Amino acid sequence: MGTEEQFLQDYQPREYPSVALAVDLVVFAVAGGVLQAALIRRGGHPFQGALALPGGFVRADEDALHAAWRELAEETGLDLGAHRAHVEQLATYSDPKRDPRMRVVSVAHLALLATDGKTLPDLNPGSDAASAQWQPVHTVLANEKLAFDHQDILTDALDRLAGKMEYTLTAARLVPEEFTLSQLRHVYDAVWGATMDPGNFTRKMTPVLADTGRKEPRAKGAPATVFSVDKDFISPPLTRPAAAQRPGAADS
Amino acid sequence: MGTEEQFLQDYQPREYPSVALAVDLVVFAVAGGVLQAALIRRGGHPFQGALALPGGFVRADEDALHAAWRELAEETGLDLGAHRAHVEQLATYSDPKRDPRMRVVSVAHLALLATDGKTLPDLNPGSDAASAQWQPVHTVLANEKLAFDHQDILTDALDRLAGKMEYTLTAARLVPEEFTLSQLRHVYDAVWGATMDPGNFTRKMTPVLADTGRKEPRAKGAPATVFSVDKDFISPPLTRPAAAQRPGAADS
DNA sequence: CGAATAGTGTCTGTGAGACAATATATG
DNA sequence: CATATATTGTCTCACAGACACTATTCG
Repeated sequence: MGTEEQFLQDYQPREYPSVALAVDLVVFAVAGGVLQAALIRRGGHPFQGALALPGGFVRADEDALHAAWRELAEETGLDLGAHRAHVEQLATYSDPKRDPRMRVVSVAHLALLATDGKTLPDLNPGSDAASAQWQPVHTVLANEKLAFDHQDILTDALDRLAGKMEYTLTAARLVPEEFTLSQLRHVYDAVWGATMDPGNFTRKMTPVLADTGRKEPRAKGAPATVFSVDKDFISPPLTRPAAAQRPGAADS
Repeated sequence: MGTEEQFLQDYQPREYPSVALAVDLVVFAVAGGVLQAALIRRGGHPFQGALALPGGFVRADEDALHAAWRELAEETGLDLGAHRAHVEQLATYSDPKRDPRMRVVSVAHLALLATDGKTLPDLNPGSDAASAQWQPVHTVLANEKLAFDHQDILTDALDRLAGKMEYTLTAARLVPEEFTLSQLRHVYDAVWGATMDPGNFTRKMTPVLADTGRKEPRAKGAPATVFSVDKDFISPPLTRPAAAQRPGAADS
């Protein structure tokens, strides 16, 4: 383990290997059948004008997860009292050259925002962003170059979300606390870029959901039953359609 | 109290707090049908005499993964030329109080060491460890209190390994480059604490393995075919027997 | 009624799990 | 031959996937 003891032996205090610790946020939400991410347009150098993930530094008295929640509110202007959100750690990016200005190690987080599938909450750019907007994830990944290593982070976040949706009810975090099966199904469609069969989806999901007894009227068609999450794990897992099969899968 | 703490605070730049960045290593290997971890016995305070994970600080010019490889050699004395190993990032632990003396943020890594299932490579304790030894993971988790938050890290590492073995050939990283189906099966047995049916295991694994054409004689019984890894993913996944079902599953 | 959506029924192929059977080695 | 191990065969049950069908609502 040799954390500080070893350090005190081997290093002079002025050579203390310290870094700036940041968090970067991948905030996902679904609207219009498309997976969207909250991205900012950089106002300053480097990468001026490029899209980037919101983020900021971790304070001395908080851990990374706390910093992620704080920055989620500060950098995107999201009212977390009004929107259900879930935040989890993704991975840590520590290439010494990832920020050309100085060494910044970033603990990336995945944030999932509950929406009704139609409206997205307004974003208010934080201090150093020129603007903050929802962007369609698949389109951005295909067409834009993001600042720093944010392209990698966004890709990893999407992989993680898509993978986790196979064997957990993570998709329910992108939907209100109580939801219909169509709403949930549209999340799978948006993230996996596939179209699930409504009938089979119902049969697969019913055992892990709790029926609230209520029905929700639809614009057209029969009213849908309103469910909430019952079990956390889907076992055996849902399999991704071949069309949206597992990507290259980075290993280490 | 802490002279180091005082010093660190004086040194912190105004703009952003800086932290000491470390790596901790969970090194797994299988021997005697049991999953083992390379743990050190702490020589100094705090947690003197307790078991802990090997680890160390990340240097200014390297990323966390590189530091993990370096510390794997330095802190455990493992000869990586002689042993096939795989290292991947696990998660980052950033509780400001996780080290009572000062702030150390640690990027934990999972390292898998290939063995023949019988012998474990020798460990040579690094600078500040009293000793370094292989310890049976399940026993340690059940009976010992580890230093710092290393109990959490070890638990997370085991969860990660056990989970990944369901849908990838990660188990093959704990076995020589070429191996028999029994060897691989014993890895599953050791990690999952279950007993796989040899026949069904063979049928499930064969499609993702490459037959080398060679056979390996056994002490008793028929010689076993020697395989190497062909595909990385097992689809549909292998399901863990109910006896070794998925644990409590931390969420965020 | 026609259109759209929710949910159920039906059939088929794949494959997991239990376990028997066969083959090949050692002593 | 007795025993141990590898590997294949067999049977059954669960279930995914395709898709038809019924039910319920709106205009």
